[in-house]
Amino acid sequence: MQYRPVAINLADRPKASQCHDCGARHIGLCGALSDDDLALLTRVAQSIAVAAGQLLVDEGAPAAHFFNINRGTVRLFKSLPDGRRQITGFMGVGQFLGLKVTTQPPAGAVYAFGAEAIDDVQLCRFGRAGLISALEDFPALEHRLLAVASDELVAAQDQMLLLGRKTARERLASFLLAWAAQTHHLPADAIHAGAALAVPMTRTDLADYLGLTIETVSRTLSQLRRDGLVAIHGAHEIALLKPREIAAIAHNLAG
Amino acid sequence: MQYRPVAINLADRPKASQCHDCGARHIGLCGALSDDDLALLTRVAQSIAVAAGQLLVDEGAPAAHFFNINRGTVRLFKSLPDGRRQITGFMGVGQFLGLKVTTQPPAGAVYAFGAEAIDDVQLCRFGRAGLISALEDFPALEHRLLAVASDELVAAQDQMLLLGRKTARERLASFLLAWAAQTHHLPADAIHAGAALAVPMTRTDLADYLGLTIETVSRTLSQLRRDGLVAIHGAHEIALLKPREIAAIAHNLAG
DNA sequence: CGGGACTTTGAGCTTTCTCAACGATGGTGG
DNA sequence: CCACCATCGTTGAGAAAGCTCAAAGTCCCG
Repeated sequence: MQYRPVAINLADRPKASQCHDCGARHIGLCGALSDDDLALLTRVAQSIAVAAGQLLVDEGAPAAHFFNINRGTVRLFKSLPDGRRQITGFMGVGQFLGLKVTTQPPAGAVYAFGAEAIDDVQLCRFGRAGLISALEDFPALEHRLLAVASDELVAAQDQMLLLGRKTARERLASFLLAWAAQTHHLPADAIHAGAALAVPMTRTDLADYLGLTIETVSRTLSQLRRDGLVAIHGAHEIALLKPREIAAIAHNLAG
Repeated sequence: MQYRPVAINLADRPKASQCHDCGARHIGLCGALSDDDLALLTRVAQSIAVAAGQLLVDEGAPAAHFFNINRGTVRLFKSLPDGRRQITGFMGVGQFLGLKVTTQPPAGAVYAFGAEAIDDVQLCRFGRAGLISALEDFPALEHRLLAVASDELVAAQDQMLLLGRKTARERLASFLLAWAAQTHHLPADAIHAGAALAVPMTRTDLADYLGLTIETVSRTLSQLRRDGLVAIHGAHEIALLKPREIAAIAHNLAG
């Protein structure tokens, strides 16, 4: 059974026409827009619920939409024909989704990744053509999109370093810090000790994200626990007891 | 000694004010601009020569410029304090460089990567502030930049799949195809059999790009040669004898 | 022609993977 | 309400891909 952290309260589902209620109103892409601009954008937006485990974006399908996540967590991935899978990122509240497309001469833009809901997800869906034409009227939106793309590129470089050159222990340490920072909307060096970290993804997800096997993820987490660096409460909650030491492992520092 | 594929002819160095002469005039970013627009852009551009092996961009330094490569090949990389290095990409003629920056509250934008010239490189350098303000006047340029960023994101996902989930043999096959496609400005399925491929980078570069050691790169290339898939002439020229079979290995296909 | 840097090949080792069994957890139906 | 069952996670033992250490070979370039 998929992990479901909270029951969805149907009464407070954000509607695209009610952006001011939305948990993502002031972060990410929407945070860059004025109320007036946002009101115009809602013309091309729909609010959509996606249940845990459901496919949201199919790799290779025509890219018809952009998405903005308002609740829950999404995994992005690429697959090989024999079933090997690489998760390329986890997207949370406020994050924008859909830039990674390839333009193929006959078919037009197709998604270069798959996306699935890890837990129950609520998101805004924008028609691709509509949003792109809206860029003409909102240069601030395009600036913001470029900034989003730039941030994702930086994160992608970091992940390449992790996948190409880090040990299993370093990978887990890097992930825990980065995930805590992303979850709490904080810089990685501002994580405070002992705070509980929700980890909605399964061990299989972690393995496919970190380029390891599920067994190595499990063993390495157990080792971090034995070393007193983390506390593990069930499979989906981890407390970072010593963030500085975890950071030292992640970034290969002396301390 | 660094590899130097051709002597630089000093007489035909492109100047920013002579874009029409430039080898990159009709590809990449500049290809998206009219002659008139380009003429305006040259205000913020300088033509720069960088010798093989020279550092072009220092990771963590303030991001003062964007670059566009007119000749030669550049490696982008990230490093760990103990010397481990991950090359995140190789940039060739016509490619644009400098989007991958992190904005740090006190310092402003800093480069999130290092860059070095692999062979002798000729490039256009744009003042960052100047180019960004130019975006106001040239929305087409910003569209193009977003498209460049999107393409790089797609390539980054592919590389994560390679680093996280592919075998050494699959990594080399993937690299050879992708490099041939990039070099010849062709789609990967249009590589023709037997064509010589210039590989200016060293085995160490390949290892640091593919998440392997230099020995594994060498052994795996030798194996591809023994299997009749490639021909190796010296260290820096490889002919793809059977591109289809190489593609089958790279993408884990049945054929 | 000599020497340094780069590449190739070999042998043994280590990290991580694979295969297997056991344990925990949470939802479901009796 | 509790026992069952499926799924997920943990731990162990052996195997393997790729790494490390070492030595010989090659290629430039002076």
